[in-house]
Amino acid sequence: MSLTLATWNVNSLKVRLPHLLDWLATHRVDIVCLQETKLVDENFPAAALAEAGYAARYTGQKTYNGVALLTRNETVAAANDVVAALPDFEDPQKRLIAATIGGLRVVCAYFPNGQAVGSEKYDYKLRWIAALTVWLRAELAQHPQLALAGDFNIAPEDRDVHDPKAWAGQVLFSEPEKQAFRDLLALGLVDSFRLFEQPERSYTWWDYRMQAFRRKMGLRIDHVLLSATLAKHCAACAIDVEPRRREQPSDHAPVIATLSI
DNA sequence: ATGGCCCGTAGAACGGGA
Repeated sequence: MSLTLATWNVNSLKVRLPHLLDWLATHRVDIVCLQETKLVDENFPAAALAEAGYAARYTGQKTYNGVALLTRNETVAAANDVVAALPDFEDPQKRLIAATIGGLRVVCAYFPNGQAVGSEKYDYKLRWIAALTVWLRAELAQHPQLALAGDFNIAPEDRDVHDPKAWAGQVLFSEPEKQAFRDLLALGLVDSFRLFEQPERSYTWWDYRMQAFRRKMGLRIDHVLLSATLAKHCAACAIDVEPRRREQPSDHAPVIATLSI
């Protein structure tokens, strides 16, 4: 059977809930990883999503961050063994939620932005990713079928950046960040998007300013990485730019991977 | 040539995003 797994940074689930509900109704994605919900758990729209046929597991905070895992009740098992933070990493920021869905371990992550190379937040970003990498090594040992999906805030290669010369050395595209991404791949993870032929200038984020979307000035910073075992069953991966065309869009587009399992 | 937005918390700007 075919199973779809998506990641989408919604940049406020309160504002984007109508978009998300429309998108779920038309795409019927089985598993959805959300980032930047910006909602405390009491305000999470669990009822509206249940009405739409999705169960939700989530961890959020006021104003910033917040992640969620949605599972389509008709097609996939409920989420079990939920982990709502990185173990062994003291962090008040709600950036990670993981669960087992059927035989699949799904990790939904909102990597820190890093603000500027050399800043305190940049240092935090690298430390956060290092802790994630350590934890994932153990997760992969336990769960051969694992997906790491989310907003990585890293464009891994030149072709993931509209103007790599201008972005060289900048946050989201600095060498230490790209190295951290490669360290994740070295765990045995595969960038599902690059398993397939893709259009030129494929991006997942465009600045709200400067008509960046219309001018195709974006970055590919949202990713679905798959364990080697799972990557063998990946039949497709695509960025859905349609939600970015709507009124009042998120600045990120969703990425959808299709698994034949 | 430069920089032009959006969201949440406010209850006016400002921090943060990327």
